[in-house]
Amino acid sequence: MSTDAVFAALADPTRRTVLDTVAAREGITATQLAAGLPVTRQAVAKHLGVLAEAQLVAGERAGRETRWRATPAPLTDAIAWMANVGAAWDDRLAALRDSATPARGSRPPR
Amino acid sequence: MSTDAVFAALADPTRRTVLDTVAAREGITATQLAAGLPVTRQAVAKHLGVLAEAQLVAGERAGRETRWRATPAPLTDAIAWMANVGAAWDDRLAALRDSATPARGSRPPR
DNA sequence: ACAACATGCAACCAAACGGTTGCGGAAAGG
DNA sequence: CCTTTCCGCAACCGTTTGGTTGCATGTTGT
Repeated sequence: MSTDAVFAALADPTRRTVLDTVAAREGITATQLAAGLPVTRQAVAKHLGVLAEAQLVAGERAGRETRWRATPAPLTDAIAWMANVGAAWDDRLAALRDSATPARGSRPPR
Repeated sequence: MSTDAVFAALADPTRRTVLDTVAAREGITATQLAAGLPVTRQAVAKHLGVLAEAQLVAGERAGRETRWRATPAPLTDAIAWMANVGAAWDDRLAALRDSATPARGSRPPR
């Protein structure tokens, strides 16, 4: 829900790798994830916890192991925020361009 | 250049506000930014430093003050990374859907 | 029943982080 | 010339963070 948690979750590179891997290999376990990473299983478990709190992944216990899957829907908000900053920047740029060349060329907006 | 720095820079909410404001008001100074935030000018200066290192903003000294402007081009890489995760997830979803309903409805891809 | 395996929880630790205060120096304005 | 203003640098501080080790619990297979 909160973009705050999403951005915070994506801040760590290891955590991004975890999310990436979970997205690629649905149903993967923490132990399997840790096998391909230079950190311990517990570290991975913590990362998964953070990602889960940001609702970017979800885990389901199946017997003695926990299967994880990606739920990247909250990324939409983060992308929207970034696009907005870019848009604001483009507006500035457009305004600058428009004021620099008020006439000439294509017709002014509106 | 590195998406690492970009994601790290966007992790802090205050820093995101700073970037947002700089994008909206080109040529703003650190002191002006701090006036609209609940932190000191030095804190803002640090945030601008982090954002500058991620190449999301750039400052230019003009007399005794430093004007800041947004350079949000690196956001593209970050957005691309997110889109990729979402795409991988969609692929999984598509594969799941395809395997679940191999026939019927619209023709299968390829 | 028992050994092997996967997980979760808790404590602990060093480093990074966000923030502050204090100070020194350069530009503007009187 | 002197004061004001804006800046950058450095030191310091409490909290968060990424990581570890150790242990207790539940599950699977023989």
